[in-house]
Amino acid sequence: MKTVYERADIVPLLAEIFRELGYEGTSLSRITERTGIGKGSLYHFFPGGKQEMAGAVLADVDGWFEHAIYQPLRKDDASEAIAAMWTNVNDYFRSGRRICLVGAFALDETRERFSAEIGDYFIRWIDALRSALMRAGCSEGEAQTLAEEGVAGIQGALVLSRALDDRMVFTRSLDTLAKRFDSVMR
Amino acid sequence: MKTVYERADIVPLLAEIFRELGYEGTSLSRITERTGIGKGSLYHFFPGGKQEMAGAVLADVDGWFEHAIYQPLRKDDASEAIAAMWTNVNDYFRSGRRICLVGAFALDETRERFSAEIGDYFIRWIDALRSALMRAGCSEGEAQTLAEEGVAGIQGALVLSRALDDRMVFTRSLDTLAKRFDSVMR
DNA sequence: CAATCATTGTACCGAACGGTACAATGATAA
DNA sequence: TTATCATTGTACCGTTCGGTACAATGATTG
Repeated sequence: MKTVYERADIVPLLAEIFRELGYEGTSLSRITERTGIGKGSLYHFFPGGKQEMAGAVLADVDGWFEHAIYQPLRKDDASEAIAAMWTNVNDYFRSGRRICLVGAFALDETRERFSAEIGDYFIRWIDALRSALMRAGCSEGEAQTLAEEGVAGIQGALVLSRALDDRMVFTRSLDTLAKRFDSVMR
Repeated sequence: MKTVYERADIVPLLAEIFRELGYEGTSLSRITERTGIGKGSLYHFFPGGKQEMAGAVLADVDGWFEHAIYQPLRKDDASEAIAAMWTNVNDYFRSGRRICLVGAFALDETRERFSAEIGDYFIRWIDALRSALMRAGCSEGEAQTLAEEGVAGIQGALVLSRALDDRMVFTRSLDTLAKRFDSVMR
């Protein structure tokens, strides 16, 4: 018996493993152990090895945020897009039980491998959020500060809620951030 | 020729390596390579191996924060202690070029090894900060929310400034947080 | 049917991993 | 000076690492 995969099916599985174990902590044997996918398949779809696997995961994550978060922030009604961001982010990160792979990669030397992708992800998030805030009436400076505060606040909430093993901390932090945004936008 | 170390001298060196490489990324060979300390010495001072080394580093970090941040927040003048916190944190994290080891450990499976230490570090930080805020006139609920926001904001600012490779982001984030604290405390 | 070819499982590689054993070293104190 | 003992350098252990080679598999196509 032989299970056949597609590259698109493997990437989300890899994503979850990289999220939990980090780049260095993720070994090929643990990938096989958790997914049942052997080295033959992995190196068939990702000839570049572990680095290409992580790169594919980052691209997949980036694509999701671009579609679900950044584009609405840039194009849709500002206050609706911002409100949708809070709920979508809370769902995506599973109320803090799931971490942000890009943020985690930024913290250790893994950053050196993917500095361009990591920088891009956050720059575009902040830019899109600032765009929405300005359309909602903020000045450019005010919007930039608030956008940075929002994105950093989300990342910090992930760290904190995981450290305290308390998902309420994450949801509560998002709520506090949302209220602050509301108060500035009106 | 033979160099002689003391345990207290080794811990800060280990701290810097764990910070940069993470727990899984830190190998004994890289410790030796960077510090010149051989396995003989390392296992003499830390018979428990890598786990004991990281544990000693966490205890050292915790001790520094307890002395330099938490105790002033609990005992000294509230607004002075909070003001000192911003500057001390900015110095300690070298304007964002240095990361928070405890926060980084919280993000991946390393958390499982040190969940007690990690939880303690953040709980005590938040409690001390809330104590100062209440002495400065905040209600308990307001103080708790603001304390969580402050600690999470610092962690998020570390992630963001490293991701963007921009130390100004860290300093600016701390400044924004400080202003928010000031506005609530008066 | 036969041929093709993407996909997979398995065996294997050298290097690096965390950890152990122990003799050489050298400062200290009797 | 000699004995002691904390400390260190080195050689070595079995295991796991990321990665490669390649034959077996099996669906697709002619």
